[in-house]
Amino acid sequence: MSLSTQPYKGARDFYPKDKRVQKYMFDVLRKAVEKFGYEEYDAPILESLDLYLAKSGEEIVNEQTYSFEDRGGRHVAIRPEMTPSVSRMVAAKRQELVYPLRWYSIPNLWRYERPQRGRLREHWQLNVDMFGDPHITAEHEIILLVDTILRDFGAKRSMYQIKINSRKFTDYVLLEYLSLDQVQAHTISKLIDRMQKMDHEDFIVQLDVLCTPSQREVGTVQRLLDVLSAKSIADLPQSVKDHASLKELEAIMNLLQEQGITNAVFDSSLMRGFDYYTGIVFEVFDMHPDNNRSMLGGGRYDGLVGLFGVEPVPTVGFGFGDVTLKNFLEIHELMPVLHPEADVYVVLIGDVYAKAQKHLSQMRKLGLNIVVDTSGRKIAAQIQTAEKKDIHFVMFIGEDELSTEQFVLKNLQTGEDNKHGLNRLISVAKDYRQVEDEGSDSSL
RNA sequence: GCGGAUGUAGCUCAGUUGGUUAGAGCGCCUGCUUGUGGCGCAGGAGGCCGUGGGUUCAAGCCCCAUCAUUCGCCCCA
Repeated sequence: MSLSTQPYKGARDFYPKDKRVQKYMFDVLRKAVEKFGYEEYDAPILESLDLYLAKSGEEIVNEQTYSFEDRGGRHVAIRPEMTPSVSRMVAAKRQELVYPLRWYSIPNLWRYERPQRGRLREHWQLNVDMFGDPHITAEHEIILLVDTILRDFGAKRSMYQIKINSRKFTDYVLLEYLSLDQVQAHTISKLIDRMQKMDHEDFIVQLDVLCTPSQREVGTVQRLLDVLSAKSIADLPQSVKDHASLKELEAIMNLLQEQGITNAVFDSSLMRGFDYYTGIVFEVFDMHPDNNRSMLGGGRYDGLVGLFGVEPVPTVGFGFGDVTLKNFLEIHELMPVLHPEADVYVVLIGDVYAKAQKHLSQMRKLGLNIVVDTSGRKIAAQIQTAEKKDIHFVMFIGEDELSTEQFVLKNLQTGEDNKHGLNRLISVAKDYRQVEDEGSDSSL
């Protein structure tokens, strides 16, 4: 049996073409979050398994985490998410950090599960968190940042929708307004999470099953449906409309609205999987009919840093996976044509490799990225190679050029040939790169 | 963890009720064309038909298993 050339299940190889896409995406992400002053951090890919057990009972630890015992008998996990790590880091330096912290990272994460569209075993995820701001200014900034990121990728607001809800409001509705017990509330919140994907009648039946006879008598299911069906805060039943959590939501929505973010909507059925959220939660949905799914999500989690035995630090954050981002860009045709790093492909004519070195060094010294064809193949083949590599210019160096100090620079897109002295040639090639950069920026 | 679909050339895929040396398009290499690409023409390389068993005189095709890919479910970062 021969060795397989396939990568491990659910993991990806990044050939240069793929890596270029990743570099582009990460570059846009970094620039966007840095516009808001966020600082990049990192943490180890291995963590103590205990770190994830703190949120005990969740499936992620039991079944979806890669874990093993090291040679010293320690229980180790490959990080399935970044939030515990960053909470740990903040807790460790709780006293000396200057708040609010604005931190981001693009970690490599692993989860053990069956791969499917938009979900692999290995992925990268932009993680952005603000620590230390208990006010809605934090939620507002984070959601504004999410909007900025998508806009920077060239997305129009019609392409995505930002759904916003509040855990405080959900808890109030389930526990107080409907008087459900803790277990019922938890089960029903999971059911609500699946509501959009389910048949509506089926949803109602399952809700009904979860209610006690006395709850049925007071119309609990219908009262919940009335809340869930509200299209806006104003649309909510009168009896829940005045809850304090809604004032926060309203304030955030208004701020976003004023900035033209009209695709942010209140959605009381938005739950999110993790139990650690304590306030506002939000999720961004792709509106493309063929990719109608959640792209990213986040919210407020004020309790996690406190798990490390220090004063809690209020936190708002979100995660945005590279696989879902790539799907979004591709389906909306937002992925730009990406060129390789090289500016010029150098075709050597005759035995001039040694004599050309001086010129090649000068080109590199002045900031040009050049590829030298050392194959000795005929010129046509060398030009074809440059074209296949999508390099913009070809330069010819032969005996004639070396003696006259005049070099032909060929633009492969236009087919145009021009003779230049070396320094002139270098600046022409560099100018093109700058024009191209500006061009791609303005199209975003 | 559960269910469906699919594995044939580098890629996308044909391959009849089981029947000689398994095909196409694109890509790749060479030549036509010795210092200039994209088009054209001519030629060429490249396949244990995912893997292992089984049925049969005979298997790419039928049966079983297994691995992989993929879509969905569960769950969701």
